Amino acid sequence: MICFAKRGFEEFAENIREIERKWQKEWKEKKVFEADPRPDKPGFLFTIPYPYTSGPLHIGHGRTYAVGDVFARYFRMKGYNVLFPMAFHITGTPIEAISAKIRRNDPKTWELYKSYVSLYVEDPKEVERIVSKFVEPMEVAKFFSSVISRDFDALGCSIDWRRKFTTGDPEYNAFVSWQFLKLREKGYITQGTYPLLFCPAEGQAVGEDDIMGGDEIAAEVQEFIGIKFRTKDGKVLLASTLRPETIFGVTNVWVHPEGSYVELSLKGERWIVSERAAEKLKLQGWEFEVVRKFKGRELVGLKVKAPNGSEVPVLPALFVDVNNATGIVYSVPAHAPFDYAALMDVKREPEKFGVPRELVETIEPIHIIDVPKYGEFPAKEAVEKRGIRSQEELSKLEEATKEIYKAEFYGGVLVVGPFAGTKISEVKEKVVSWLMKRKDAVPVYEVTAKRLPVRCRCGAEVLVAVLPDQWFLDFNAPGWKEKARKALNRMEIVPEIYRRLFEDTIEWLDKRPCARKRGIGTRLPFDPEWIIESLSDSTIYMAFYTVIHHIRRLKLSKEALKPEFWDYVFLGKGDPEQLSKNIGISAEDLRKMREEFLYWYPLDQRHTMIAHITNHLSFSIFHHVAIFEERHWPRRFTLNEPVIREGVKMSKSKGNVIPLVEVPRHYSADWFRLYMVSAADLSTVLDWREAGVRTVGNSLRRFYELVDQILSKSETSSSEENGILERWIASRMNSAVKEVDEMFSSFRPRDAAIRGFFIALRDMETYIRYGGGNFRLLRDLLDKWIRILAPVIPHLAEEIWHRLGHKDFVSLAPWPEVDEKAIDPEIEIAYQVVEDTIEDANNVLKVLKEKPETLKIIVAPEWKYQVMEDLKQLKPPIDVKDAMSIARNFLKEKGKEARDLVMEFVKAQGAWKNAGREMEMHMLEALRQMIAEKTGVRTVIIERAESTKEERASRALPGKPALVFA
RNA sequence: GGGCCCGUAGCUCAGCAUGGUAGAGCGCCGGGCUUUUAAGCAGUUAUCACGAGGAUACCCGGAAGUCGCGGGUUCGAAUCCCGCCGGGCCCGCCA
Repeated sequence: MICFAKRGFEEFAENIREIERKWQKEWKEKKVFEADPRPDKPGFLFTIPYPYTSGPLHIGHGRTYAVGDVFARYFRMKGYNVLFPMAFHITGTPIEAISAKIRRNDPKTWELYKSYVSLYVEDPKEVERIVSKFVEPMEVAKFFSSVISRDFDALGCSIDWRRKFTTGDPEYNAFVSWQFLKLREKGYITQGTYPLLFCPAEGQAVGEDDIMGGDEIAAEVQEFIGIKFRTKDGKVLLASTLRPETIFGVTNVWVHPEGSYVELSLKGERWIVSERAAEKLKLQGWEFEVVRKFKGRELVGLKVKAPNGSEVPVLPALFVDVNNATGIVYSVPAHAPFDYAALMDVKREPEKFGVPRELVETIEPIHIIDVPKYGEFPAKEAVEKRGIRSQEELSKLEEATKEIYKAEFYGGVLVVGPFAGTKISEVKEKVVSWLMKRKDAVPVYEVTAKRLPVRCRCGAEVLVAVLPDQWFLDFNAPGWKEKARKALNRMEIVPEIYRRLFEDTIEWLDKRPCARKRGIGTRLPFDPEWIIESLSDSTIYMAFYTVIHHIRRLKLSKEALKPEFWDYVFLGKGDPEQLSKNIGISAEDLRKMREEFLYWYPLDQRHTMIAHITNHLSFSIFHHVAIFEERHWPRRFTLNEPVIREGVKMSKSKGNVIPLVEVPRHYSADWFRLYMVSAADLSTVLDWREAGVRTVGNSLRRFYELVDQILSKSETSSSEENGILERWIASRMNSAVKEVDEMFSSFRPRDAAIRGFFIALRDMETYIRYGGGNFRLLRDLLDKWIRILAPVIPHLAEEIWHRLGHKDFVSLAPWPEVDEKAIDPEIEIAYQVVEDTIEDANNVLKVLKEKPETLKIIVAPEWKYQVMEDLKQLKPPIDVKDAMSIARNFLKEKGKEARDLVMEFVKAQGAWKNAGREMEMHMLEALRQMIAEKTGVRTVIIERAESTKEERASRALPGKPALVFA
């Protein structure tokens, strides 16, 4: 046996790493976590989302997997047949994008991926060779899924690996195909137009990673409303706006006099827009011919009719940007600072703009919105407040626009037109649908970003394209949300504070594109040009875990995995005999799969990080309720917050990410797990602090040394069989079993780790240090202790379990029985009285000038304990009168001393605790040495109030003895 | 920009539904020491051990906050109301 006490910490760490590897190997060889249905135990399907295999995992992921595994292991010990499967996500665009970059020798990607691979592979040549294989997307997925699965093992995750798959496997494709056929059958899938960022040069949609400047510039699609202003001869000036409700205050239309405009011939209409806008509209799905090209000034003076009936002139303005939207805007000078400034310019000097004076003379702002704290024309106020003199003071005008927009959006009410009386914040949608219904408006999309123009990494400018036939999941389809709400209401959300976010997510989810034209994935069965998007193909796969190992065992091909197959296995539809003939699987095997699904489903618990609430987890609820019977809806989601490092968010750019693979090298699995679980509640951000990590490592070492000591002396008993300290430690350990059980079952793993590990460790050390020598007893208690710790530190627990002589696995051992007879609340209170007494004594010592030699502890007289006992019948809120009346006999006899005692009890509202006089006396005696040490006093004397001459004795209370220093 | 959450000690968080003395853990500082140890010795003793000094764990104690800012309600606001500022998650052909 190795005695760690004599060696350094690093040696200890290396030793537990060795122990961990040993048990990981053993678990794997003995198939400890391979779970099959069994009649004698309830099944418990526990999942954590599979990782995406585009790179290494870090300790933030590690938290989720560690905490999740603690839950899985706890329920396994509580008598559930726990299945914890795992798979790998490879569908989606990033992996393919990585391969593309490796293929075109992008240096940054090469460096990044070499650094990733080096985490796992030492030889630089080998690293180079592996990365060069990444030109194939499947190689990226294969490499990372293989190393990540080793990370899971190295963390001690109790996974059944027989059910492993990747989302690119043909069996999975067949399953997802079925899923989407079902969704379509239910009417939850619709098709429609969808605007997205697009690179015309590459002919492809672009995501953040494809854009120059990436996430910093935050490129987005912005929807303008193109409003039609008609000329007498039937042409349309398409003026774009973000505030269509202002149409009721239109006074004129603006074009840039020098801007280049075109006339387009569409089906049945002629539109005028800027030349640049024509290109954009083409991408947005409009079909037209360019009829002619001309300068904006040609339009000036033209009269056009607005949808609200007003006839207004076209005027020139320099602030109009032909590169933005349609290059034509309409003017609302009462509520738009730019329009106001431009109108004033042109009214002041019509000649300069080449406009006849009489055309502009009569144009005045039209008030249409009431805004608190503003008069008739808010735009005028905002412009004048800033001393703006011309439309060319762009930055001031932008500031003014922001001010007015905000004020009107939050406080404004429309006061004219068919929507008079509606708040601005609510009116936009109504106006848009009104305009569209009358064919007076069309949507016009534009790219917006912090920095324009937005460029693709290939160099071309990113524009908005509109896909005409995009497939959507329509979360607002009749009945779907009702079911989702119903499912959520029945579910357990842990911590409960996150439920609100789920509820809100269900509310605002609308249509969501569910297929793309790039990336790895499953083709839409009813439109194979499209590939099912990766958040949609990962919503009900927990069901797939229940049968995938059978599918592989039976070598079922795509032909066998028809919709009817899944219909039977997951929904119980159809007749196995009939189906058997149809698809060539034996009826017996079909039944077996159906039974296995029924054994494991519903999903008992899914654990993940909070970022998944508003997407993955909510989708999972929606897809489940869409497809499965009610009895198979998910039961519980548990969540944890992320991990930061030394107070700072971990990120690639900061270079402060700790990869998960470092854990078994620099720390250890159990060490990591104990830290992850004990350092923060689920609902708390975990701050990874190296100092704290070290402290936990040291505690682990203390623990292991203590266990060594117990095991090496377990045949000896130098103290009483059943002395007070023995009864105390036995009580404490049994209480721990009970409390930790309660903490785990209410998903408070942190409390469980603190109570079960740190506090129990302290108790054990205290027992040994202050006179307790019954190691035979400790060994028995260790048998329980190690089991309540097994979920958190499974490897050390397994090692100790075997050193205790067990031949089976603690990972599969039952949760320990609580010996209720051993639990003695009074004895635990008595110990608390000793600790409190030490604290009191130290507080007194602080103010004493000279250091005393002796401490006399005087325990209250018996009658006081009697009073407290009598008062216990009172329940809070406790009234002074009632208390006094109960104690009246003593009040008469003892006077003030009794009154003080009653008042203390009333003040504590019944929370005053004591252990009874004899018990307190006894415990104080037993721990006299501890008291002396912790107070630094040489002699400690314990006395009864009845047999002392000390005046202070009158102050002694039950549970709070009087202290006399000398 | 929108939805939700949050802002209290250096860090992570309690306290806020019901207004009345601002808290915990970790870290930091000081002290103690029954533990342990790297390096090392002019000494005593001699394979051990003792000693000063340092470090770890442990024990005891301490410092540290205008409760994000500004208004309001109130005798009294971290807590209730309004406004601002700052942060997080989500709103990606990211997962």
